[in-house]
Amino acid sequence: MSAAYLEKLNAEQRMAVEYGVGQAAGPLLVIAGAGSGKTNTLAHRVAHLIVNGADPRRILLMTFSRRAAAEMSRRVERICGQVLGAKSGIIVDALEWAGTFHGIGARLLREYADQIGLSPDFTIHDREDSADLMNIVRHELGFSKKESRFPTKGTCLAIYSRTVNSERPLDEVLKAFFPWCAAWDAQLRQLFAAYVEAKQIQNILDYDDLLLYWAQTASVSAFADDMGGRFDHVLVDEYQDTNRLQSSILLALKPSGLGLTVVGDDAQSIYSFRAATVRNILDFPKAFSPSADIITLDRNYRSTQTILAAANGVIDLASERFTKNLWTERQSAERPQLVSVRDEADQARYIVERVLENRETGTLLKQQAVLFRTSHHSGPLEVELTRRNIPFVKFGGLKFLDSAHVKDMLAALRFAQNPRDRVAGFRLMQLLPGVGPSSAQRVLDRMAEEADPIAALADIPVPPRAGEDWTGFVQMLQQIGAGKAWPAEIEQARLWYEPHLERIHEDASMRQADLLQLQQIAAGYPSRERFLTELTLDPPDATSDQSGVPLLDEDYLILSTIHSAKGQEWKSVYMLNVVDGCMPSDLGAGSTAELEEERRLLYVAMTRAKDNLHLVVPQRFFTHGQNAQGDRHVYASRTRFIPATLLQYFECIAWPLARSCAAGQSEPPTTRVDIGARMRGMWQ
DNA sequence: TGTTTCGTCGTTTTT
DNA sequence: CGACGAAACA
Repeated sequence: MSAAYLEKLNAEQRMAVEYGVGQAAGPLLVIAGAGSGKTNTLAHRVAHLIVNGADPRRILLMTFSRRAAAEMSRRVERICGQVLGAKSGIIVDALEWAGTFHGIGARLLREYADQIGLSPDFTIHDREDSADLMNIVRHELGFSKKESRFPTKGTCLAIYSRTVNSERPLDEVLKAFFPWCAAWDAQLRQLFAAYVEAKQIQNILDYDDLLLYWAQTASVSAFADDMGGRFDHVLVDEYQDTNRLQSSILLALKPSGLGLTVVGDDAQSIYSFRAATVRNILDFPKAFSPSADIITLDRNYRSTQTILAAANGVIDLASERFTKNLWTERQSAERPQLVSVRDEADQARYIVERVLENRETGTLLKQQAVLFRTSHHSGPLEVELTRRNIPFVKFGGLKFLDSAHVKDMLAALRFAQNPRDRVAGFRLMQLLPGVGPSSAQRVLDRMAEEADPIAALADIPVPPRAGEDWTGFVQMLQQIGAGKAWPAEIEQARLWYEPHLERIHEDASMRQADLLQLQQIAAGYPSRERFLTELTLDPPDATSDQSGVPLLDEDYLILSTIHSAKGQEWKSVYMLNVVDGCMPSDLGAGSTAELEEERRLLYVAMTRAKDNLHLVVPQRFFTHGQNAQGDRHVYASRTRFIPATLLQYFECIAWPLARSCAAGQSEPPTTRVDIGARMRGMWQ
């Protein structure tokens, strides 16, 4: 029985899709190059399993982001639809265990909470919250006023996170990644112990805990058997960007590797700052006995041959040679363009001009993307786009949820949900005039002693300088803490917050609009707990210049960090600031390993393009911290990842074209004149 | 004593 | 522009 959907696949893809269907087979490793139809193949494999009788409720599918999971589900549904017709919608709804490691971890932990000494209504801290808690603990231990500077909250959290995620001892991590903090080994250990204790008392898990508690639970064989037994098939996408902790979880769930499929590309590993290690994918086959089967997809369906040649040229220079070279049958006469422009303002103009030109010839804005290494690189471009009234959506960088007013609102909801969450309470109380760190601290200390902290709040002495506002605050908490009908609570919190918003921020009206939007989003969730959890784990990842997200049917240009562009593709891709210092980022040029990762980043960016690719190289950069008319600037040079030997793969142009070139269609005259001799002749 | 305000400093990538 | 620290202020 050969389904029609299999016919469109190539031999290797088909092998990966049909591998071990019907029996418990595996483990399987699919090495899938950029644009080799990886997502499509994985989606087909899932669909094929379902069509052949696998129970979708017993399939665990883990992807890198929520967006990827949603895309995968959509494709599975479409493929199943071809075979099963209308029924397929129901079947794909049953594919309920599709999500990120963190999201799945949160769900499993709530289910097992009672058995592992966790309260099932724990709240989840995002990175900022975790850093704030780290800071509180850091102060309590007196590390903030040492005579020599103790690492900042962010660095402390980064060290903690890296240690946990890489499953390595603290001193090794310090030596390898944070050598300037190595002297603080003992204090950091003490800090982390206190941090863990604080989280437990406050009924809080941070991002790392979702993996750590999961891994610890799964290391107990009774739990491992039970969890692993829930799933007949476990499939993992983007395996090159998983860390040791995540691989431990997988091995615990499926020790024999039966039913386990992982997919990834070692050449696209770009998340080592999150402790991801390429060893996971390289060592995967040998982790089992018999060892895993390997299928390699190296035919690229996305890019033209000329784009691929340039990208292969870049990755070929990697000090560690990777497994494969991609090939394609898509011919093109047009090489990728390496464009020299004067400065960032010209860079923005160049891109706007090309984007509009492309749109005139029928390429929608949505099919074009501008990529950059770091979020703020797109600043001048955003200004130009806004000026020319071109809508855009930006992925990566600062998010909706990072703005102070949204965090304030969420803190209110979270504090009502979990009154032991000191970070939320601490933030919230300080919104009131006359309440600062110490009053807040005192109130929180009193609350911590009570069985029902919110109810007790009314009896706790009012902070000395807090006036009328305190009563309103207490009332609000008691109303929404009581557990009324869900979407109404956020309305109440907003009404309480609005006067404070106007007092604190000059630009209150824009922020008010954001809060209304937050309320809209909240109404889409069935409960406060689900809203808070899912918003923390899958934050809306786009920001746009317009207030709110553009309507779905509207056309808009994509702006994205390279990291956020993973797994995506566009007809035209423009890359900003392809100069040393931006690409590689000067912060990432320390060790060879970091440098190699930066090289892979460029490779990932280039392989997003289907038809045209433009790498833009501004010649000079204006330095920050001067007035608008200032002209302090530095000169930049082309990225070291494209040395002269690779220039053959590019069409090198300067923009704007010099006047003589643009206007003069005629050949230069062939006559030769010795002007110098004439000059001398004038005086003879 | 605790809060607010003012000035200075630096600024990746993300679940 | 935002986070953090120090000085001014209630």
